[in-house]
Amino acid sequence: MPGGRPRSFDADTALDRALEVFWRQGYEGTSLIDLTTAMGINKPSLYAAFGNKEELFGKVLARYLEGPGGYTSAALEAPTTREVVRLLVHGAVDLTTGQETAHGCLCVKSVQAGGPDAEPVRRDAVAARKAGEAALRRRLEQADDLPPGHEPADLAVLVHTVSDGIAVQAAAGRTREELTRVAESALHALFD
Amino acid sequence: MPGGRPRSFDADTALDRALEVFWRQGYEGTSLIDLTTAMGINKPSLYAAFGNKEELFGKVLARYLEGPGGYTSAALEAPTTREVVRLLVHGAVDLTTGQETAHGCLCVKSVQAGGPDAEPVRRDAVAARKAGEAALRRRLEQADDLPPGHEPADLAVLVHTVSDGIAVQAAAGRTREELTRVAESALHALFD
DNA sequence: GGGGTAATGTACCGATAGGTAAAAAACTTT
DNA sequence: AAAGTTTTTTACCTATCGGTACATTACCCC
Repeated sequence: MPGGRPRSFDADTALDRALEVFWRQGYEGTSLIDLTTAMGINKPSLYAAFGNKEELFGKVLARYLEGPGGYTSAALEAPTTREVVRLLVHGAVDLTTGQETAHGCLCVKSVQAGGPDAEPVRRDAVAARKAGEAALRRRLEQADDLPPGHEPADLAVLVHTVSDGIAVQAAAGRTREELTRVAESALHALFD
Repeated sequence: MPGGRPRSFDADTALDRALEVFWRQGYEGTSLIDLTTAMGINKPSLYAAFGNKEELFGKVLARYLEGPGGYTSAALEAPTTREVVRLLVHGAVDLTTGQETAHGCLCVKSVQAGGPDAEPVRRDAVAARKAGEAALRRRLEQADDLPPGHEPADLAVLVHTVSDGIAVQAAAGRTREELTRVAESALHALFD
C-alpha cells in the first residue's frame, strides 16, 4: 500500500494562510479564489485536503482557537481573579489589534455571519464561545477573591462581554493604545 | 408637469421590511431576492426608489439609527451619569434581544462585514459609531458625577464597548434575562 | 379621451459563486 | 521498468449574484 504523488504544500501553513483571509474578510466575504490564492493551491487540492469551504473554516477556527486564541486558557491558570481577568481583557486587546493580523476577532466575526448558508459556521462559533465561557465560569466558581457583589456566573459573562466589545471596537478601527485604556478602565471598575 | 403611475408600495414600510432582513442576515448575507421578497416589490422598483443595494443599506441604516437606535440620544438627556449609562446598557439589551426583531445590532454586524465590496457599508457603520461615541463623550465631559478614577473619554469608550459586547452576546444567542444581569453587573462595577 | 409621465412586470445580462470530472504528473512498491 | 496510488492541472458545470432594457400599465392634465 504505497503513497502516490506527494503534496506540494504544507497543510498547516496553508491553514494559516486561510486563517489570515478568513480573519480579515469573514466567512461570507471570502471566496474560494481568495482562499486558493492565499494558500497557494488550487481548488481540487483544497477540497481533497480540507473538504469544502465550510469544513475548511471549521479547521481554521480550531487552529485559531488553539493558536492566537490560546491565551484564554492560559489566563485561567493565573493565581488571582484580578490577574485572570487582566490577562483576558489585555489578551483580547493584543489579539484583536495585532500589527500583522486583521483587526477584530474571527470568532466574534463569525458569530455575526447572518446569511442562511453560514449557519453551520455560526453554530461552530457559538459552540466555541460556550466552551470558553464555561471554562471561565468554573475557574471563577473556585475563586475566593471575587470582587464584592458579583456572582461567578455573572462575572464570567461580563468579562466575556467586555472582550467581545473590545473585538468589535478593534474591528471598527480603534487603536491598541485606546483599547488598552479601555481594558484598564474595566479592571479599575471591577477591582478598585 | 403631472405625475405618472403611482407607487404601489409605501417607501417607509418597504424600508422597514428591508431593515428586518438586513438586521437578521447582515449586508453580505442578504441577496436582492431576499430584499425584494421581503419588501414586496421587484428589482426595478427597488432600484428606482432606493438606488442599488449599497445605497439602500445606507437608507436602512439611517432609519435604524433614528428608530430602534434612537434610545442612545434620548439616554444622554438623563440627569445623572449613572442614569445615562443605565439607559444605554439596558437599552442595548432591549434593542438586541427584541422578540419581534433579529438578535444583535445592525450597526455592530455591519462593522464586521469583511468582504471587499462591503467596505463602503463598513465605513457608514464606523461613521455612525464615531458620532454616537462623540455625543456620549461630550455628555460625560459636562458631568460632575463621574465614577472616581474615570476620565470622560475613557468612560465613553468603555460604555460603548460594553454595549458592543452585549450586541455580540445577543447575536450569539444569550437571552434577554442573562444580558439584563450583565447590564446590572456592569452598572454595579462602575457605580457601586 | 388622448398625450405625457412614471412606475411596474418580465425577461435578460455578464460576472462570479461553490464545486467537480477527467487527464496528466510524481511518487512508492514489487 | 511496470503497476498502483495519490496529487496536481485544466477545464468545465450549474446556480446565483447584482444590475438593467424594454415593453406595459396606471395615473394626471388638458
